[in-house]
Amino acid sequence: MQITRQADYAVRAVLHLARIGTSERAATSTVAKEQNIPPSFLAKIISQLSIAGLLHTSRGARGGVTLARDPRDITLLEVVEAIDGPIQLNECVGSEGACTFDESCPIKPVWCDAQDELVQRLRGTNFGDMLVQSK
Amino acid sequence: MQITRQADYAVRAVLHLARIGTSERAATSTVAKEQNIPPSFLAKIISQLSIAGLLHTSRGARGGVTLARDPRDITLLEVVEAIDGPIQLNECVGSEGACTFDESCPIKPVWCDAQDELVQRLRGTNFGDMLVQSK
DNA sequence: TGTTAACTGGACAATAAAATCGTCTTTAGA
DNA sequence: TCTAAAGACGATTTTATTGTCCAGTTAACA
Repeated sequence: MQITRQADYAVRAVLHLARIGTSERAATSTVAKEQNIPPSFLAKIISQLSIAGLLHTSRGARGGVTLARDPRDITLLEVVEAIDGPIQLNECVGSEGACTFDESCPIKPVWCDAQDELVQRLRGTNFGDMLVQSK
Repeated sequence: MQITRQADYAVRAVLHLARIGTSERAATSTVAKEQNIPPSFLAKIISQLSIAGLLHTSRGARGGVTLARDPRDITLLEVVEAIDGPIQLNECVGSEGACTFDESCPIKPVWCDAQDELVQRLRGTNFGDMLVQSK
């Protein structure tokens, strides 16, 4: 019942990029150092975030990473799901047929409701707001 | 971002025992079969639940497992935490010092609030209520 | 045009979680 | 008291997560 380390790293990396501004590039190694993330591991995470369209990368000397959008347009949910995939509190939530007792199972709605609540909360949190709160 | 399979199995096992009533014993193998749980795995889970005081086991022929308390006095949270340990949405929530950026981190409160909400919901759900809903 | 700083991608190792297997101990009942 | 049914316990295997390493590719800049 925890987001993966990868997702946590991704969130922190995006927050870091939001802090330095959309116009500034940062090297993966710099982000890794300042956020205390294993550099090679972060490289993979950034690659995934890039594929998901959340940030832009440029190679070569003076290359680096920037946010693809305004921090206000990036939600916590997007970043987490770009790495961990869709949030699913239990196997039976979402994908149908995963639980053989689907119809009568009284536990499923509890997980579904809790999940909805969590997802809404993460969707309602963007990096612009978080920046403001930290200053 | 998912409860472990173990926790799911535990919840389903407790629900099964709640269904048959506090006075009836069920063999682990029976519960495993009806709930589609790997039998040897369930044995360990039941052992943990027993240590946590949620159910009683008796060995030998005609032995089996029963709930230790009325289903209404057993919450979803208790069962999940007996297996997975305290719910923690992210490493930085709860245990202090886990995040080196504690003071100024704007993400932590988001996880804390979301976690509180989830924990409250699970604490507010007991197996007596779930039984009623499934009938 | 050559060097250097940076991302890319794949293979691999370490660790933790999930599941399995076999053996031992307990106990009701014939 | 003997047997069979049941839980207890420990070793092992399998799988996913986390983290490392290295050889490639790209592009700015001297």
